[in-house]
Amino acid sequence: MTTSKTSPRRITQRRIAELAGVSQATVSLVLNDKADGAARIPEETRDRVLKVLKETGYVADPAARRLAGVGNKIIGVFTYEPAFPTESLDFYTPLLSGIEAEAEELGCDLLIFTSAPVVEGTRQLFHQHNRLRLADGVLLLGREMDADELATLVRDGYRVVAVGRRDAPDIPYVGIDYASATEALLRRALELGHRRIMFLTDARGGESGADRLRGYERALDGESVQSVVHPTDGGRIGADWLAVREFAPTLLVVESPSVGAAIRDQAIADGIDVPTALSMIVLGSPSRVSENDVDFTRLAPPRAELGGLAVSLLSRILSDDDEPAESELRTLIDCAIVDGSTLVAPEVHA
Amino acid sequence: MTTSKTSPRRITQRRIAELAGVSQATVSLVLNDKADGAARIPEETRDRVLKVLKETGYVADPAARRLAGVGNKIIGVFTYEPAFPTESLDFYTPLLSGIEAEAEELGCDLLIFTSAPVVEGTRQLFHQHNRLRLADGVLLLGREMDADELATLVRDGYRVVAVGRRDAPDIPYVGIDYASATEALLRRALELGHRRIMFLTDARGGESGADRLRGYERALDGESVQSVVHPTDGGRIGADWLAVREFAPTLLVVESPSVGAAIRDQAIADGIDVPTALSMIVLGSPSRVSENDVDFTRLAPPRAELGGLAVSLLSRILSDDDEPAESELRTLIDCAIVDGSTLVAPEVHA
DNA sequence: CCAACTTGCTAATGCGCATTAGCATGCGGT
DNA sequence: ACCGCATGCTAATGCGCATTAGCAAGTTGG
Repeated sequence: MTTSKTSPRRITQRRIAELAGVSQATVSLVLNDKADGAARIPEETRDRVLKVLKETGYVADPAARRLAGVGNKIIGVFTYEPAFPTESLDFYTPLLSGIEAEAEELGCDLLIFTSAPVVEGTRQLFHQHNRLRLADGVLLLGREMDADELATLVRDGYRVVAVGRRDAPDIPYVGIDYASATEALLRRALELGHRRIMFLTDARGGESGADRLRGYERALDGESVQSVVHPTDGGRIGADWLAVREFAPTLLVVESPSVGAAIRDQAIADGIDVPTALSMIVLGSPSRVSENDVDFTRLAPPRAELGGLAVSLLSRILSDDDEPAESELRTLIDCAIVDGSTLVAPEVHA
Repeated sequence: MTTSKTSPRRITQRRIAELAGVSQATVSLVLNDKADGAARIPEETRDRVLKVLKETGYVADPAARRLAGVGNKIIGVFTYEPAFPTESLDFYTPLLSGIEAEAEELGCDLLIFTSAPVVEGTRQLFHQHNRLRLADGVLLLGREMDADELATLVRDGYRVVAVGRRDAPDIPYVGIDYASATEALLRRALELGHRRIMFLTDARGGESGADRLRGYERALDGESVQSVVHPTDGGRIGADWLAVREFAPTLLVVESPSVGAAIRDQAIADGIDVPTALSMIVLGSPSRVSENDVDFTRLAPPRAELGGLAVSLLSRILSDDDEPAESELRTLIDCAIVDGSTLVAPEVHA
């Protein structure tokens, strides 16, 4: 039960009050700079209290403050997968970097809900001892989120911002406009002359995957293009590559750089040159640094920026005097396109 | 002031009590499984309360619990530099990974003190609104820590564990035995015949730097070796390289892989082959993945493991029934040695 | 039938703080 | 001299919970 034996004589406002010869209430008033209205504290008294505060290095107990109904500048961070293991590192790290920077700017601490038990691969937000309420608001990170959980959060009055667009209604988010970026990138390919295109989708893509697909379809809409959308076979690149060979597109669109690299290896092994015989586009996350051996033409989602924006949106939601308009609660930011070397005009077989 | 307007009707134990037809105290007793001693609750009543608890999805307010003197399974994490920016990524990430894994295991959340204001490059632990007390205990990460701050922490009764050995007395830590590892690695070099050795030290090394130096000196003690210890010139590799050329060692010891790589580039540019003309040893952190183009013979500190151990030590310090013995409060773990390709026997000029 | 337990529960209290009603004092005006 | 009225502060309260003393009813023992 880890009963933290409170150490002998924790210093409290009462103690400060004794030392300064005032009441506890006065200490609180001085501390919180509430010198207006009914409570008036002359300079002299204030200084006396401040002096003792300095000397003792007193800091208010955040738990007590919280209980007394004051925000405590803590932002909860919930990641649906462990955040730091190397696998998910490249996904979460840029986000966390942006979040940390903005939180530091705002003077907020971050409460990471590592205690959430893992069930079937993802963490469960609600559990017997969740500390959600300790935070003023919560940031949700992850590719996929349970819609019911999100609804419960909102219903229970938690202040929440999701990182990444969400279908669930009423939940504020900051996302990346994958649809537009994908559409733009594909239009570029169309202009180069590609008319036989294959899209290798990732089934576990969540909303952002759906957005990419939508962008893809928007770009192709009305164009006379032969297109196939093929879900990847859960990492079994061999099967995927067979499907690609069979359809024989001039352009292959994949979601992640790792899949892209694997496919490209297969292609080269089969004597199919990338990009001359097969152009490739990557829509997903930027590869981890060690993977950037292939200079893919790809999307470069500004993750760090996204993290920072999520924090600042949450902060505004929490604030009394700067509440965002309804339209600001759900926004998408532009996604950069990286001009790599894997998209060229298709060979002409005439 | 971010007054978090508590949402309309937050559910409390009193509410649960009403619904179950019992008193608030009973709810608390059921919740905390305190059925012994003076408080006895028959199965029937307990079930009735549990039923309501399930239905409402009630979770106790962590702030109130904390205030009532119960540990709340929150581990504070203080990093002396921002943790996620790419520069410090390779230092902190493995640590955080280990910390996260162990925290998850123990059902703890992590409170990251990003709010600490940065003064002169490092964060200040104590500040006006620090939330240290919210955590049951605190982990301290960073190369260098202010001894006075550490003393204050201990004096004020905070439960603390430092990651990395600390000179400051009374502060528990888990560190890496750099001294022994350095000594072992240098002995290996001596056995290969090196008798003219230069150690390029990093001035900002903190305790671990001192340990490496000590290991270096222990290895050379009693051997007839010509040795120079030269502090790096704060990134001005050119000046460092001149110093190396002047002394002309057969073995160069450096602390970090990045410095190592830079020096090696200089050496190659000057026509000095590594390792045939100049062997190199790296004592510092493993390079970031993208840097491992050079296969240095080096130390490989087990950082993730270190992070995990720090958490479990802290957890034991906090526990009532598994308190570590005095000797366990300050421990060093072994550091692996990586057999790279940059250490070979020196050329014989006879 | 009464003392002595036992059982099943609750009232009361405190954790440390923020907040508000209101008391005591001084002072100007009439 | 008396009535405001402003000033400077404090007592009291509640936030939601854990914990303890102890009450009322039932049970046993003699």
